[in-house]
Amino acid sequence: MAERKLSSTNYYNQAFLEEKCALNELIYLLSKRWMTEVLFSIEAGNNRFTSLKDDLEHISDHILADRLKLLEQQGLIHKTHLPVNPPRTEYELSAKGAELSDLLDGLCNFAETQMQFQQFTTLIK
Amino acid sequence: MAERKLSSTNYYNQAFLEEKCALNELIYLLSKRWMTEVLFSIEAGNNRFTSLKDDLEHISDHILADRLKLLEQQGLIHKTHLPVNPPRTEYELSAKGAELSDLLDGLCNFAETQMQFQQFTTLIK
DNA sequence: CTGTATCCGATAAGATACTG
DNA sequence: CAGTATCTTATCGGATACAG
Repeated sequence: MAERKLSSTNYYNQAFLEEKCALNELIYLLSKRWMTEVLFSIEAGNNRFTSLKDDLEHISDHILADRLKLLEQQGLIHKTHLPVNPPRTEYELSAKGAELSDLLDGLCNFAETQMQFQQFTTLIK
Repeated sequence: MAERKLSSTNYYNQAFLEEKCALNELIYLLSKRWMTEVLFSIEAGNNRFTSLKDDLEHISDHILADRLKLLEQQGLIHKTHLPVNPPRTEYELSAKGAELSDLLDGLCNFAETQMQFQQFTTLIK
């Protein structure tokens, strides 16, 4: 995906916030579209690229590959390549990923019970 | 701030995800830059527009006003206008806001102890 | 099957100027 | 003091084509 431009207030402020508190880095990661859904889908047992893609319905190859890469880089999932033909790759949650998933469940419960958003859902039939 | 274009896969997918789980709406809200810092700064006792602006250092008027409006719309903070001259507005966390803040503390602790990011901080002197 | 490369539209953040 | 209006630029998500 696109590189970041190192000279810009935009970049500088992001760096400033991430320096200030790692929470900002974590939220930045999780806020990437489909990220939490990918995490939950792996937790639910979808351990292949294609099964994830089917489970998530509207995600593109490009984005799914990117999200898997980011999750792996952060040690939230483990990736196993099996040297067979056709190629086969399996994904699973790490202990760290499972811990994060639990924290997100808490947040999810808060969101479901305490918030009344409905900003973007009016379009869905 | 900018309006959303109702016809686009981009919009549709966001709506799809928010429909699927309110967590996606919450994270979308929290991921707006400075959002969590504004919340924490109000919690820390900065209850005026200017004191928030000073505390957060690099935030612009535009963005601070927008974040305060969003937090108020979601019932996470309360806003009080005092009809004096010069105008005086005070902000405080709601019970819901305090609850969210606690959940974020848990996430923050996870981020500080379990993650090793350091993606964007190399520029900061 | 599991991805990668390139291009483009949509959105968010920030700069600047201004106001009751 | 506490914002609002307008414009610009950076970044992200998605479409399409392609590859080992």
